[in-house]
Amino acid sequence: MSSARHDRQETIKKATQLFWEKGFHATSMRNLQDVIDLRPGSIYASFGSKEGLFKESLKCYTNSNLERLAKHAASLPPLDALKAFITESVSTARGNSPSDMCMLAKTVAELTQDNAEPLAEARHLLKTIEIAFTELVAKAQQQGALDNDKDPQRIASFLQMQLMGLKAYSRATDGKANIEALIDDAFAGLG
Amino acid sequence: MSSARHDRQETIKKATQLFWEKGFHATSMRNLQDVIDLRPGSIYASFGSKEGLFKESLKCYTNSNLERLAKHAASLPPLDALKAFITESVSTARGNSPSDMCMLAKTVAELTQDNAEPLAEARHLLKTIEIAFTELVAKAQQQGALDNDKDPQRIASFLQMQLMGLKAYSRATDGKANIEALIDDAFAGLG
DNA sequence: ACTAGACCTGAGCGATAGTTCAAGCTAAGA
DNA sequence: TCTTAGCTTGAACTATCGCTCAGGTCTAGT
Repeated sequence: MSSARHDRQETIKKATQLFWEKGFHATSMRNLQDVIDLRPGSIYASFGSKEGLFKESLKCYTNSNLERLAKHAASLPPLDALKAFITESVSTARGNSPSDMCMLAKTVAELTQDNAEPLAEARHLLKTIEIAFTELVAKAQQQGALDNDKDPQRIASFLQMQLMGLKAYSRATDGKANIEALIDDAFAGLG
Repeated sequence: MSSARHDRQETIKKATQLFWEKGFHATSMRNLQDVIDLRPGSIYASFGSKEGLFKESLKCYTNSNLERLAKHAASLPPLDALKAFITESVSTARGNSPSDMCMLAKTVAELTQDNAEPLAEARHLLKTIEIAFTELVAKAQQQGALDNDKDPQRIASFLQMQLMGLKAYSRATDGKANIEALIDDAFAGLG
């Protein structure tokens, strides 16, 4: 078993690039067939539906983000790791990513209850990332790098909100804005 | 001339509700025909294309936002007007709007160069709103309610970014988050 | 080398997308 | 009252949508 002639993870990665760029509705199965070089029968055997493949793409996107965050956290103090992650997500990725937007935020913005499953999945994955933020914030507080009297969960949700705003603003201004200054302003409130 | 049997503004308003809720791609011309009660021929005679009607909807959405902002600015000090506008946009509107998202941010997130015209229009209209923010910030500085040494343009873009982030986060958490606390945190940095 | 079974292909399904247009209808001017 | 210009209608066009399935292809086990 599992004698698939294609690499499932590689397939999902390619699909992720396309979904991330064009969004769920604007990406057609024909587009996907071309990019992942697989005919409809194979795709439906592996993933069940367009929604199924899309949900796998959301997970793939989230995992690679969590890995990036963990990488920074391994070599930097928690607060610096967070800022490095956010800077990388917003500023460095400009033009080198399929979209300036966060794929999860883009999905939550695009989908309605007509696609309840991927919408719920995207919301859940955003929460996953926020929990990772919370852990780093709590660690920063333990190390005295951050005020101890604020709820780490509240700070993490604030950071998540900033990240969504920064990426959306970045996309809205299409490179014409000083994003680095905005990131500094966003972190200024934390002390 | 202009003996149209339908009220153009009323038509655009209805289309705006639908586009705002479902986004550009997920809204079909059939959906629009039902909601605005007009057959395809009339719609195409009036607006040229789906993109044309969508662009009018974006303008309609923007105008009603600018009017709301002006209303607050008429009865409140500039800084309070800004906070009242943002609170109303994010918090009060929850569940009473077609979508928790900002329609312009949603559009910028969804569209690519495949729909260059409405994408450019949405970006331009966001800039329009930001300019209105800038004017209020400058007024607040003149009245001494805000630090004078910061660039009002920079503060306005920060506010725009916050607003996009707050709405996106609001939609992502679907009412489970304490948005009011986040709004307070967002304004805390301004002093 | 042969068989068995999982994998993959691609033509094509019904549905629906955005759009067009010939014909009907309606209201204002003479 | 009749004309006329323009608004409205809705059937229908082509293209494409997500998806299915019968049949061919490949690989692993014997």
